[in-house]
Amino acid sequence: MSTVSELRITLDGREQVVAAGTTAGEALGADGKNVIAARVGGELRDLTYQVQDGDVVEPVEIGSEDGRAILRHSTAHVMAQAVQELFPEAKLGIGPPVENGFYYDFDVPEPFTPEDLKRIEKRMREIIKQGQRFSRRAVTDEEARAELADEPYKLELIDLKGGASADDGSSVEVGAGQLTIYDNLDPKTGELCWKDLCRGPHLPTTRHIPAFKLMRSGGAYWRGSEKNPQLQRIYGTAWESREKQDEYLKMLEEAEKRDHRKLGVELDLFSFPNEIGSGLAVFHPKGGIVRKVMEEYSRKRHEEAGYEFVYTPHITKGALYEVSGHLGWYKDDMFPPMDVDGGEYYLKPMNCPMHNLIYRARGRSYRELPLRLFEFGSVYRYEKSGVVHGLTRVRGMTQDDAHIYCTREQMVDELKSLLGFVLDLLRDYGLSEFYLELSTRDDSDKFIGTDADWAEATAALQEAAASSGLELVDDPGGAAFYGPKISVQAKDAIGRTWQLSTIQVDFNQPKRFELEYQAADGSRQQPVMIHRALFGSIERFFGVLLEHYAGALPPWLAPVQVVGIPIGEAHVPHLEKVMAALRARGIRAEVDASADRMQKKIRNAQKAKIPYMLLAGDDDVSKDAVSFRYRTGRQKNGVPIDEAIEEIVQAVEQRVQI
RNA sequence: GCCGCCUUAGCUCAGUCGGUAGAGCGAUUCACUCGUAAUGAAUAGGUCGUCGGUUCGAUUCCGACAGGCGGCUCCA
Repeated sequence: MSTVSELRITLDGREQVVAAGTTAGEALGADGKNVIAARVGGELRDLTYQVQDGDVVEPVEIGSEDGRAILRHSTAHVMAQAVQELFPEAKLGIGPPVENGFYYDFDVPEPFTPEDLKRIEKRMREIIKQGQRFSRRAVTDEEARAELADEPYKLELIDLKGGASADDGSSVEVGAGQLTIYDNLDPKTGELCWKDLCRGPHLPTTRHIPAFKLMRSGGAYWRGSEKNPQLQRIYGTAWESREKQDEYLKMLEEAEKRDHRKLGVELDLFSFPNEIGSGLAVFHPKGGIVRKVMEEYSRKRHEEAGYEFVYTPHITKGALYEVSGHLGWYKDDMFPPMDVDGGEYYLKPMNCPMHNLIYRARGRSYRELPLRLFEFGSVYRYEKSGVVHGLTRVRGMTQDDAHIYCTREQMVDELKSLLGFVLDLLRDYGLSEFYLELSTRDDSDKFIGTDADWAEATAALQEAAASSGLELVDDPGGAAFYGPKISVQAKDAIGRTWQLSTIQVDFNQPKRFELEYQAADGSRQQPVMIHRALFGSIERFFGVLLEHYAGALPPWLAPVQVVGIPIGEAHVPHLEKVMAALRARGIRAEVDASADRMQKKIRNAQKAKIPYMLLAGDDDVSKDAVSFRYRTGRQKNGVPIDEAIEEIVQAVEQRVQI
């Protein structure tokens, strides 16, 4: 015990003297409701932590990022306690906080059912109401092993603790140094209700969990490896207030409404016929128009940016992928080969090898570089059945793929202008918030190429990224084995991020294909190869745009841009005339001459999310006008026909959202 | 690929404790001709995902397969 009776600590940047034995909570005057933990010298601590001389103590509020993580972690504990009370045979895995919530893994003989989740949730509410205290206790490795003898996974973690990493979440259970166990104590009797190996910190008591909800359960491999046994994971969410939780649940609801798979059916855009096969989409006429417009605009921009268009087949002899190396490292993701005349043909999973053959078709001069080969190339990948997902993970897709061959000297400028081009084009499709991810090598030996090559390419990508002015997130070890890459992450209208474009430097294929060009000095040099896909895949980008716009595509992309709605049958010819004039200006416009009543036609057009409804009745016909109803519900009546046409044409040409 | 759940009319979903099925929307037809989100009526539409097993009898129970959904792993 310390003999010092007074301690000096720093609170809110000011030095203070407190009595020995003062807890962080007392020093902060924390009520445990808003301030739920302390940051002491940068480390998160429980409020019951006794401050030491010289400590710098800061409050951690429940609504802060750290505070929410603590709240969620504590909620995960409550869930685990409830599970073990209801399912005594359940063995504990790990239970870390994650984005928007938490999970806990359990080894149980039977997977959890939705009814089980309800029971667990009910028990959790009881535990929370009881207000059990989270109490920290330091233990030695041996003590921990003895106490947790019935928890095989925890024992494994204790053995691993030196190597615990944030990657698999195990660091939440065991920190790098001293092991600790958190006891959940009955507030009245002090009796031990439950305990868990845990680094902490935690809320003061279970009563300090303001709002939580169990979301779903599913299988999950122990420590993230498919070689390990599968545990049952329960996901939950927890928030600092009921309001925040409702907000979050509402966002999820909104995301569900925007689900492109749902919108694809509702708007008759595309489908995945069982007869064709999993992950293989067909585009219906309405979806086909959207895709055509997307592609046409992209083509135009690529043409302006100096790309040359190439076309390559969908299948090839296996030998090509021997040369490229795909059969070595990508085979598992390829459709199995078909036997033709005793040889093996493969569906192509990537376009690059074929583009390389185009490059190699004749000698190349430095004067031709950068050579930019572009193709809407259809590729087929054998995705594992469990990952196929709408248009965002498919087995057949079309990449807006290009391969750029340039000299080393040209690399930096090429990457810079390329990134600018990519972002510019994405903005034209209505996305405006981006950040970049730079994936580089680590010391793993899977990466090929010399250190100098990597350094040069990484530096070039970094420079290009910096010139964009966007936030750059490092992703060490995330590179492909053949070179570093930048990926463009776009935020959509409800704040979700999607990985879209990738720009990748490749050291592998120029070597394997022995690509060269003749330099000014007559020597033969190897070009640098840059892979880039801008949409990623057209299918996925289509899906992302659909969700971003919640199906209400901007006029230039909308399958039907204008629908004419007559008040009565007599007004059809008037509207036909207007629609014909619009079509003459390239607008996709049609009259709804069906037998439905006008109100019903508006409803239909509204549900189809058509940007412009042009109504006409006697008033409009007599004035040679039309009346607008926009899909927002706004209206503008008696607009002269020429003016109406001009407004619509302008919006389409400028690619604005209305 | 692994774990769990699901598959009934074009869509969304009821239903049958084993005796071959219903609604709403949509479609078609008829009547109505209407000023900003659903006019009314009638009709058609299903070998209940596929294949096998149990059974007198299977859409219902069991199994395999296919497809979908939620997770894990992986990725555009």
